[in-house]
Amino acid sequence: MRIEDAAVIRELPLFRNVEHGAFARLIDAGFLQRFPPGVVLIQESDRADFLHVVVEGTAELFAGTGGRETTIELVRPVGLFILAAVLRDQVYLQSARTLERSLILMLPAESVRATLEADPAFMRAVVMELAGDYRRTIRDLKNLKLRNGAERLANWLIRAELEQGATGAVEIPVEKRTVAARLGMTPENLSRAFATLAEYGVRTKGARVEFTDRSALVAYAKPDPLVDLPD
Amino acid sequence: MRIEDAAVIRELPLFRNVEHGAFARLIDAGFLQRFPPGVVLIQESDRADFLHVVVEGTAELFAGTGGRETTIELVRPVGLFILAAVLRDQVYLQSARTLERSLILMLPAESVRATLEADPAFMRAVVMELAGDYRRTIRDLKNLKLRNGAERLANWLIRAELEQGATGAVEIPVEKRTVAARLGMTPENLSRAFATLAEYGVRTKGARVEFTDRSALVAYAKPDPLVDLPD
DNA sequence: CCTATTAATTGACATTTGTTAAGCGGTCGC
DNA sequence: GCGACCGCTTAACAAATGTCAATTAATAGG
Repeated sequence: MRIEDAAVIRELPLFRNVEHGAFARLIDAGFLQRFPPGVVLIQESDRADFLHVVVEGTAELFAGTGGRETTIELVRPVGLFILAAVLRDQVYLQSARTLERSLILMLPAESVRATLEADPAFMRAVVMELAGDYRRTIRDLKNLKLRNGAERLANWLIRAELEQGATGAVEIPVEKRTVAARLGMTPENLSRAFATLAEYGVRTKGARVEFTDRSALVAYAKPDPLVDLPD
Repeated sequence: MRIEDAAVIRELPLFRNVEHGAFARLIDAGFLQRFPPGVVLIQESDRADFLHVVVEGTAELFAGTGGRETTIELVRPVGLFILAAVLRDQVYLQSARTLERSLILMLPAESVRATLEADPAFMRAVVMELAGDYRRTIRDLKNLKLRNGAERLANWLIRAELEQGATGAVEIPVEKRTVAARLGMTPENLSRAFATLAEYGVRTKGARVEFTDRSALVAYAKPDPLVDLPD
């Protein structure tokens, strides 16, 4: 593994306070691997064998039942999936695929669990990480149950624009179909949602979205810190 | 606290392996209190001050934004809420109210966090509990995004019938409006969903629901272990 | 037992979302 | 440079869901 990759992983909240030797052993047991776009990294219903860390690129977590499929989450550097299944030694509830060329660190489930037992600092970090994952998912559930498609898109755009530096414009970093699935709608519906938001000053040219009237958009979206903000 | 209440709490996976003294201290710091129906126990956006354990009765976790409201979960004996907010010392993302006369144990957040630091067994149990909470929520999210109302109801009924002893009948233990909110629909829509399921042998008389053709119902519901079964 | 109140159901209608099909526009490989 | 492909958009229609109003059923109090 490159030294700079180890460094960024070391800085993750999950690993920051892990004892030096335990971290070294954990990393040593792992595999750092590059994947082309579209590779399925894990499959729902498979026994959880690795904790995955996205070092570069993007991973999409998705799931299906009864012939339908949806996107649960997009994981970017430096983020991980799926801790819960690894810790409980159970099957994955979600699949994951790369959306672009990606660098993924795979830590054997057994090593992760061993580190958990060996290092209280890691255990503490795991508790915080899991609690955060749970809360993010609850936010998502609220978003989905309490808003319609256009409202979800509006809030998603506001959040993305903020994360990209509040320049009044957003670059959508994935295919729109993926955004649609992430927001719980069809691509056709996403187009309609964009059309709806045009009334509130949202201008789209391809993957680039501009806000010409932020206050109107915010008034429509009614962002709520208990739904839209990270902890 | 009555001795039998302490005993059932002791048997919870979360507390089962906690060291004796630590458990005693934690329980001692708590309050066991009886509430009439309809009492709001916690309010979203409030700082998490207590871990709540439902000893008797039922608590409804709900949340709202933009004037709308929905039910996230129903907690029955012996279950707890909301561990994640307590551990992270953050605000609740959900409110909770009693649906009936209930006995609730309230453990001060500070004591819970202290026990976490004091007892590795508790920390381990917390990890498993949180991982389970996360997975349950992911299942819920999949259910919501991948199924329509009638399908969600069908699977909910199948699960409830199983939990009540697989007698071919289900007693719905809460108001139907609550079931509707739990399943992400309006009460009117729930009525329509029941009407749809009548085609598959679902007969309802008030709160009692009977299956006259289980295989037809299952064929319609297409239950999926990755969505519908507990871990 | 009766009445007042609330929940549940039903119907009509509006809105939202999904589906199907067509067309547009860009990209990639030949 | 051209054609095939793919993603996105648009339109028309269908299905699902929400809303409003009225009625019926269930429940609790007096």
